[in-house]
Amino acid sequence: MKKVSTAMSSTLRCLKVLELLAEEPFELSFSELAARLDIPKASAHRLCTTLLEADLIKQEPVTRHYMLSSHALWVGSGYLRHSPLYRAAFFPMQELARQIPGTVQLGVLDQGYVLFIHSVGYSGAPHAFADVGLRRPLNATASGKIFLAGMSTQDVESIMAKCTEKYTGSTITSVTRMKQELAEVKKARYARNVEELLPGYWVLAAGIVDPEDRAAAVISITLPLSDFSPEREATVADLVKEAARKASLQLGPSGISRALLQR
Amino acid sequence: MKKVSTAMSSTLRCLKVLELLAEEPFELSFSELAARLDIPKASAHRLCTTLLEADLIKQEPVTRHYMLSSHALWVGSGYLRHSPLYRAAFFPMQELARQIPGTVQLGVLDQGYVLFIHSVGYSGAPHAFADVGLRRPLNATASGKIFLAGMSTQDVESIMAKCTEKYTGSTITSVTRMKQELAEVKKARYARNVEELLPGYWVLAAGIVDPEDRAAAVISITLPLSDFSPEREATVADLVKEAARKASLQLGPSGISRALLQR
DNA sequence: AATTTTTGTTCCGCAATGCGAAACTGCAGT
DNA sequence: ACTGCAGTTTCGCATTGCGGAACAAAAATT
Repeated sequence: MKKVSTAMSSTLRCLKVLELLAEEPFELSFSELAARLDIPKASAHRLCTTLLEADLIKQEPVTRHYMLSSHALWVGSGYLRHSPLYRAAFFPMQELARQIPGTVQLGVLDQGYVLFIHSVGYSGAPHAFADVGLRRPLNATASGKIFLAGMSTQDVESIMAKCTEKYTGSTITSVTRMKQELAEVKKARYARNVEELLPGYWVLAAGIVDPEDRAAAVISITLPLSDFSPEREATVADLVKEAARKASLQLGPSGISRALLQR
Repeated sequence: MKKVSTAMSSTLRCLKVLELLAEEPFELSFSELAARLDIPKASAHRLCTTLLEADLIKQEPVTRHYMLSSHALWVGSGYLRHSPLYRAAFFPMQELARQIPGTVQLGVLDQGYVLFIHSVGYSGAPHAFADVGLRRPLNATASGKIFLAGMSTQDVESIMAKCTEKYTGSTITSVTRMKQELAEVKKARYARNVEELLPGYWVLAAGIVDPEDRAAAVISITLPLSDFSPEREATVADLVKEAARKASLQLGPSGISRALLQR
């Protein structure tokens, strides 16, 4: 084995702790943490001390459990402050939410998931909980389908291979079924999701795209099922597409391709 | 010199890069970055490679400028997923936004600033832009005054010493003036901010507190100045205090003190 | 109260790992 | 072609992080 990367392995290991804490639904004790990462306790202790000193994690004083700190949120949210996508979509999203009362969300692709980075408009829906930073699987979201529609066949297949969980009865888990769906998405230039992730809601999504229809981000709107009908879908679809188109223009063609090149 | 901390210095230096990128309003070139941190270019390069490998930063492909990645947002937002404060305040905030249409925000204390971690309700106001993760000075926000009101005199003094910038004509920069203000805040159990940060808006805030009135977080509501009058203030103040009280109860007394102990 | 078990912290010698000066590459603009 | 400037790679040195093991403190069990 030869040196393959110039990255600092000790630091990478430390960042693994952050990832773990972000992924786990709740706080972790020191021992759990060391066990989960399969790291000697002495080393894990050093990693935690380091992150504590950087103020990225804190520990619950009585259980001594570790969790992410509010400062970590601040650091991560720096992404929003820099994101041209966020800026470009901001006003179109608000306009959409005014036209159609519902939950309007902005999603980007992060490690094989849709990551929602912004949300406007309120519906007492449970999915609105912790909406910024929420990650959802590609196969079970309208936004995800937009991203899948822009991918190569082998990418779609490899991703779908990992999407086996059925969130509701209508979650798409079959590759062939998904390919049909994606063909429709490409034709209609928007994606639909009716109770495939959350019962009682339907969602339409449209991509913020470059001229080749590859999506850098997605604008979606979630509505209660009681509000669903074919005519309603047509209306909403047009408005969602319009919002996405405005965001695309705002970003500019160069903006989009740069965003895409970053992957 | 003796070993003073057990933290990993190389990693801390790497995390400084993240801090810098979070703080700077825009993307940074590699040289700027190295210069800003006063680090040899070879080392800075290693740090960036490491963060790239961890997917916490990305580089703009044509300018090669570095910026935070969307994955960094995901990691940081893990704080929200774990935060009992966020959970406890979620529904009271929505209720408040329904009662009074305006921007309802949830703030915590982060390194001498108010950090807004959640926001509901729309007003086309500029402060709503990138509201999650936004940091504001303590002296110029209603939320900040709530935190200041729970601090010792010397803490207030040392913080005020750094608060010299005047955002508007009425920004409080004098320590004595602030002490008067804080006395009122303690008495009224809510804080007011009329055009001290943003012209055209007024804000009321109430703390999510423990029995000793020390705030673990703050709920605030921002309204257009056209909506201001003494009677209106009384109405809004009661509702903001009520929302904060509900959140306090939801969190539970133990929850609050634990949150406080974490500092 | 005495015990075992579990969990968190510190020590310490070894060598792996990160360090930074300097050399090198590639790209713009004379 | 030449000069700068921005970014990347090399390389020998010693600093720094490593982890087994011993230690301390707190729960859980007897």
